[in-house]
Amino acid sequence: MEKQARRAQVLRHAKRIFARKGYHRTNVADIISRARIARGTFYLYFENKKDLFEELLEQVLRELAVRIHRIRIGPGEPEPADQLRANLRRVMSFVLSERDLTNILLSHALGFDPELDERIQTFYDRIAAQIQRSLDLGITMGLVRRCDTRTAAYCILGGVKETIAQLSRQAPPDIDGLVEEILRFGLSGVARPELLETLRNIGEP
Amino acid sequence: MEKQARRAQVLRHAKRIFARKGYHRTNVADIISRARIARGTFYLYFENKKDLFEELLEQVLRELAVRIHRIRIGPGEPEPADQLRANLRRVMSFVLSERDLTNILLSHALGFDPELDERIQTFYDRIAAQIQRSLDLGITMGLVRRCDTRTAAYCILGGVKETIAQLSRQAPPDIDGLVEEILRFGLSGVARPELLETLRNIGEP
Amino acid sequence: MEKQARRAQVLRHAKRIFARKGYHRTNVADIISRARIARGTFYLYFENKKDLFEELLEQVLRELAVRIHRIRIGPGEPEPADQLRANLRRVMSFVLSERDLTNILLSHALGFDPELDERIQTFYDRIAAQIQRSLDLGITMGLVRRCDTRTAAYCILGGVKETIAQLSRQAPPDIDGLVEEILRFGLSGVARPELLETLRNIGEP
Amino acid sequence: MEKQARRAQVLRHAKRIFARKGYHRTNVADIISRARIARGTFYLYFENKKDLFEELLEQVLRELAVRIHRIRIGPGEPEPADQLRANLRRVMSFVLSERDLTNILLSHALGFDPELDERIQTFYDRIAAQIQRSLDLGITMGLVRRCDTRTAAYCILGGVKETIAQLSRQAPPDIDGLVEEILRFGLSGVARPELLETLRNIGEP
DNA sequence: GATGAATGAGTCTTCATTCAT
DNA sequence: GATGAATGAAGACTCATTCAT
Repeated sequence: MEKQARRAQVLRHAKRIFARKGYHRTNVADIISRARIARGTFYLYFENKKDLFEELLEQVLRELAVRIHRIRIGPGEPEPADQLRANLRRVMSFVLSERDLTNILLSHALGFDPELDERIQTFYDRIAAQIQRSLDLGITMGLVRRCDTRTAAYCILGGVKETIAQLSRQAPPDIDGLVEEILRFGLSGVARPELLETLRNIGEP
Repeated sequence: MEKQARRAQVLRHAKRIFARKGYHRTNVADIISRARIARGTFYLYFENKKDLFEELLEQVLRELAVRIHRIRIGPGEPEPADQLRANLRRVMSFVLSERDLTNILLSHALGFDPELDERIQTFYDRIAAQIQRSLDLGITMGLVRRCDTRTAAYCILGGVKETIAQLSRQAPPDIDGLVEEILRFGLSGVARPELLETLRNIGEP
Repeated sequence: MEKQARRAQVLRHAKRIFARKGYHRTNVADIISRARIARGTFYLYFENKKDLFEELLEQVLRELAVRIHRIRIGPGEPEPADQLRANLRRVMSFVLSERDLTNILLSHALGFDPELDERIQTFYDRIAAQIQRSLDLGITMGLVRRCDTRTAAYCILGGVKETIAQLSRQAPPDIDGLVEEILRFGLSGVARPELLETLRNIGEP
Repeated sequence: MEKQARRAQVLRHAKRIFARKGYHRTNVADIISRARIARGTFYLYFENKKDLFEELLEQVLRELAVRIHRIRIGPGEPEPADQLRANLRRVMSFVLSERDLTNILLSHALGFDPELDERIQTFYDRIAAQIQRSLDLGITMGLVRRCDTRTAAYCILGGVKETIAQLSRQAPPDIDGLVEEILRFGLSGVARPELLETLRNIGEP
């Protein structure tokens, strides 16, 4: 498994450089000098520069997707709000542990290849759709106020993305507190006003 | 001023191409062939390719900044919520009228030059700060519930950005309705629960 | 027409280098240094290295094709043998005046691109077919002995090609004499006419 | 001798690939994957890629040379024409049995290395010289008409080469018939014997 | 002997920018 | 001012060959 290790090594270095300089300002020369391999070795492990970049991108998308669980309703399932909280925590802690990957996704992924743009857009759209479905479900269950859930979904997604962007820029604060703050912001926003009295206590002792 | 007209003409063409293909995939050749000027002429009007791109970027940032007014409290001033609504409307209608510029800002601006990244980040930070100040003010005035206004500000900013991104992708829907939806989402989120009863009527007859 | 002149200049230099070193051992660097142009200038005039090479090749094939006239029978037309002689003379003098081109065709054209190989093969096949048609006509007219005209055609073509190859290698001799020699060989072979009666039966029962 | 067998195996595979794709478009990777040996192993058996190619080339030249016997005059020797016929038959049947080698010689050998070009040229020159000597002898013996034997030799060589090239491209026809056809062409040309009297004066004062 | 991962020199090609006309 | 031919630095990628295991 030496070979895989070497490959992972190159990926690790490339990740860091791509995160700092973006795709276009990163040369293959940069990567190989950091990874201390020869030019040809690079092409032994990766089809080309774009291929490597895409692999990193796929990696973030995959890892993020894994951490976002569908909200489940039913006996034995945690409270929806708790499921949301868990989702956010998983995402946030991943972001913190993989700032470079996050940075690549947020700052350098968009706009350099139509196909890849599509790929990313689809990823976000899927998440937005998932949020929207949860909201629709919440309305049915009487937990969420009536609203344009599509717009609300994008507002929530956007809010999370922006907070994450901040997170990847600055020293990592108290994740749990941050998550609570976002949750409260989001929930109070979409919850049915009549239920606000009840929901207000979510996440508080 | 013939010269200024010519220059504007080039800017207009470049804007469209940059919006579609991004900075790196757009050649000077693309621009000059669209603008029907000679290669050399391009450099009479613009320092270089990057310069032109930055000018477009400055343009969006400027236009957006102009449309975002500081919330003012005082006798004779409109309700804060109405001021928010007006801000959002101005921004949204600008986005709709200048989708290419918006697209450049949202999809192609980040990550190709550290200096420019800084410039854009500062722009967003300034807006976030402005939102945060408004929230802090709202708290003081008893309109906004106590919360981490910094995080809330980024959530609001993110939500608006994401909605705008959607807007620039799809056929323009009912802007006013969209604005109300965002407003309600945001206000219900940050407003003091005790005031929700009152705020709920915002934007409704 | 300055531009065409420059282009022709590059073609001229490239022709010489390709003739001496072949396609693969010739670098773009070789060509541009000989032609005293910058790297980029090369690509201003030619799609790429292969493109330039193919253009030279097309040029030889075209020039040769133009010099090989179809044998015409009819009142007012020269004797067939004279038409053959004229064809050979035109081809031979072209070869002499364009030794580099000839060399490219004979030594470097084959086997570096399937498509091009096809192109060249087709060219030769067309000439062989033309010769064969003339032979068939000659048989009909009682000028040519009965034989496998297809094989005879390839023998004639091969003989001419080989002589040309010699021509392009060595100091140019008396072209007219050479042409006569080839003609006589093609028409009557090497055997002493007096002995043909005997030899004619060779290999036949 | 296991080693020799292995080596021959590689040669066999390489021969086929070189014949199809030529020297430059054939990678060492192609060869080793076909021969199912490791990269390093290749270099145990051959100095380098060129070396292997040259070995194949030497092989054809050697095999061909072996099959071309000098024409011998004397009591107990077969008729010169029969000796010619035997030569042609040996060469032709070798060509048929080793089409790949023939193809390498005819299509891919020339023009990729000056030294090798020289080698091949010398080979052909030697054959041409041999033919020429035979012709000169034939003249002395009164079998061959007076002519420029050098040119005639190249015509004969060329005719044979071209026929062989056809042979290696197409389905193998009746070899013996082909040989007779070539022989007859060489000996008596294409003109009807009855007309030779007239034609003999062609081009002469 | 055999292996195949590693090497890096060698090439082509692109494209923003310049400058003589 | 306008032009567009010319420039050349920069960068991606290939592939024959080596060498440690």
